[in-house]
Amino acid sequence: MAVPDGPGIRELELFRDMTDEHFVTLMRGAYVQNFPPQIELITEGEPSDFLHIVLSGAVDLFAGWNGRETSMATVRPISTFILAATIRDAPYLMSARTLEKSRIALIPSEDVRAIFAADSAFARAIVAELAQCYRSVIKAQKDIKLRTSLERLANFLLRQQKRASGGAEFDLPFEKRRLASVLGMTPENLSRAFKGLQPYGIEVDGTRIRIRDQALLERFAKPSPLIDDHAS
Amino acid sequence: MAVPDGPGIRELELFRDMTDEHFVTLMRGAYVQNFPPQIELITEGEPSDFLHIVLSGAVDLFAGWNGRETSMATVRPISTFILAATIRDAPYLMSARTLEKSRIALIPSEDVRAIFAADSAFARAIVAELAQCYRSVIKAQKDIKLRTSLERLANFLLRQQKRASGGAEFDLPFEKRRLASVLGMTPENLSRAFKGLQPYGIEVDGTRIRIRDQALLERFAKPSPLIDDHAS
DNA sequence: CGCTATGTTGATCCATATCAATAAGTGTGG
DNA sequence: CCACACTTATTGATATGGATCAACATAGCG
Repeated sequence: MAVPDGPGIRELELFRDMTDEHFVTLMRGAYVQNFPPQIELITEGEPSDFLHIVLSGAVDLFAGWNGRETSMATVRPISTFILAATIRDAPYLMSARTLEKSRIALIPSEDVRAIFAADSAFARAIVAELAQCYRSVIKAQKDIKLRTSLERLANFLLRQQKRASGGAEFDLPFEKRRLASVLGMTPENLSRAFKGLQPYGIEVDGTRIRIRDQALLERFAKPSPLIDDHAS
Repeated sequence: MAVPDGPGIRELELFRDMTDEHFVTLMRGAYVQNFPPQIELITEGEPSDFLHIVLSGAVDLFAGWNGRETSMATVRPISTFILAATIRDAPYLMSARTLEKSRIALIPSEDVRAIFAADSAFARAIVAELAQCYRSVIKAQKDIKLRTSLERLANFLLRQQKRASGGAEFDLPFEKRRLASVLGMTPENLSRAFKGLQPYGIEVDGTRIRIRDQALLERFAKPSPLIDDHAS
């Protein structure tokens, strides 16, 4: 049916190897929607009705407790989120909101679970994806338990630099306010952390970052593939 | 071959639904070993040669960076660990050491991956297990980002109480030293945190905990199923 | 029994949060 | 196109949670 992004989705590792028949079945119940920024797509605690796929834009996964709130991750195209809740048919552990205007595909969780049971290529792809997600969270956990906020920021900048093609200058991918939350600190503290990295050659102008001395920063940040590598 | 615990393992959700033939193949390459306490079983960064299953005893998963170290989780019988690394054929993100005398089954990762590709029931079981693990880490991440150390301890005590059949008195499952690390604090701080919970009716005598006023503690701890429930 | 590891307590230090004020953008409607 | 409102970022002052250092107590363990 009318899922114009069907082809794009089909290329995702998650759907690449499943049978055409199953893919079509999945897409039949799916729909694609455009959302403005700052729309809450799902709320933690609710039952997982749809597997979500970010086709364009960006989505913030966050969680709250007792009046506090924290950013857990940012989902960028093209990837899925809340796969684990969908598979287990369990309530969402995180809420999600659009950061920018975003195009999101929604696939009924029930369909995902049905095809998952019937299509072993799909099941295997889900395993790969889940294992990947799991390892990402473990890395995040290590980051927060083993590093100070200054070290987290330094390593974040190195990761971001790599993602932005590796040059000495690049832009932050989102507001500092959110970056602070992602890194587990307050906005005020982030401001100070940026100043704290000046001695290591960091220059900040708005969202523009410049790394004056790569080696110096790396000597301070001590990035580790077991925490900072995004692949694997 | 000589895997006396084969039957016990067979009952694990992970292996229950796979074919006999595949199970036998898996067990052929597997072996079971007894370890004394404090033995490092695996080291983070190393390639994942074996899927590990704790048959008895207890295993601490921990991670280090730049001279620091933190406990990530405790594995108790009967469950597996480092499944994600095995599946992805990627290096371990955590190290593991026995906490007590432990009986561990080791299954060559290569075999796991081979059977995983051939047996779709096994693949599906792995998905369920991984999704579960993923959700556990997310909960741990929320716990640490959204709560103070006092709140984390209070909620830990409530969880532990439930696991220990729910009475007003129960024992800590491991040393305070490691509890501190699990909760992301220092041993000194944990001592003070226990005293900080006295006004909420907590009494401590060695590893023995007593909750004098359940409602009072819960009012302070504000446990949430989205952070503290172990199942789902 | 001592010996060693673990736990407690106190004093102090440091990192980070909080509160408050200001500045700098950003978007909106007149 | 500017003025206003509103959000975000910065800066300073202060408070607090938690770490560190040091001393001592205690409990297992050989």
